[in-house]
Amino acid sequence: MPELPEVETIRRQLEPVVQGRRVLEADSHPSAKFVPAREIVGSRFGSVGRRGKYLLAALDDEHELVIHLGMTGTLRSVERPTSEDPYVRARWWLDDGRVLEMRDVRRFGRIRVVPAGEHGTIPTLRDLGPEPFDPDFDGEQLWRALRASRRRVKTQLLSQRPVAGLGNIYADEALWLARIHPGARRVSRRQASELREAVRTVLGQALDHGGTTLRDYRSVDGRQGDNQGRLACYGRAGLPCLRCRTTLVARTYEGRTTTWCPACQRR
DNA sequence: CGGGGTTCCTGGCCGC
DNA sequence: TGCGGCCAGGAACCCC
Repeated sequence: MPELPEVETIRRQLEPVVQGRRVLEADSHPSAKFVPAREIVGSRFGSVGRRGKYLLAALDDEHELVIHLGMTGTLRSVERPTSEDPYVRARWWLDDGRVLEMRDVRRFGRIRVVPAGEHGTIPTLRDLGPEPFDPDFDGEQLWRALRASRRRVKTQLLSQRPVAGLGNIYADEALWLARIHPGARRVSRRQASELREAVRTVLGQALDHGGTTLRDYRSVDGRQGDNQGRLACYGRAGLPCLRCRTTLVARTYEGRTTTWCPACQRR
């Protein structure tokens, strides 16, 4: 899915498209995941924010539109609806004549409208960890958060609780950079500190390059990301580690393929 | 409650 | 060419 760098790239492009625009009409796929898109007819968009992988668009200072893009979701602004595209799941007609479309092949994305700031009914958003670039996010905080559970560090990162915004790609990248075994069930203060640095480095680099496009990801302007050629670990099982040349290995943890270097990421 | 398995979807790719 | 099986960037939900 779009992870933090991809969602942030989308946010930056989306805000100037919708801010100040009133929604004249809306339509959606009949699934309950998308039907709330229809609730915002008549509302005017304010600023567009982001928490973790969630887009939060203010509406008339009273509500907010919460969009999660799931695995394959994208947003785009078009001159007129693209009727030939069967994967458009929601569509908003704006008062400047443009149409905002959410496309999502697998339909793992979700749309909700909630009173401003009230995220309690969205489980992962309610329990979301700190933003990785928040000045308050430090190694000590991450160490404490990881210590609170005995689950594998990889699994914990995907839960969004210790820190917001990592998915399978950047979790593997950050653990590789910090030299931490993804299956570890506890990490030291020092490791947590290195992981905090690695998370920022990996996400910052991806953001600088417009995100990672493996297949579906596009930003609002339709462009692919440019970070896929810079991945050091994710998807490289069987290839040499870029630090020590040992062959990277992969296995499944809690249903997610995980890649790491058996030499420089020891338990 | 924390943890783990299941479920929601479609498409691409591989092997037979 | 056709088809079955497997895999894919996520998280909500249900049950123990």
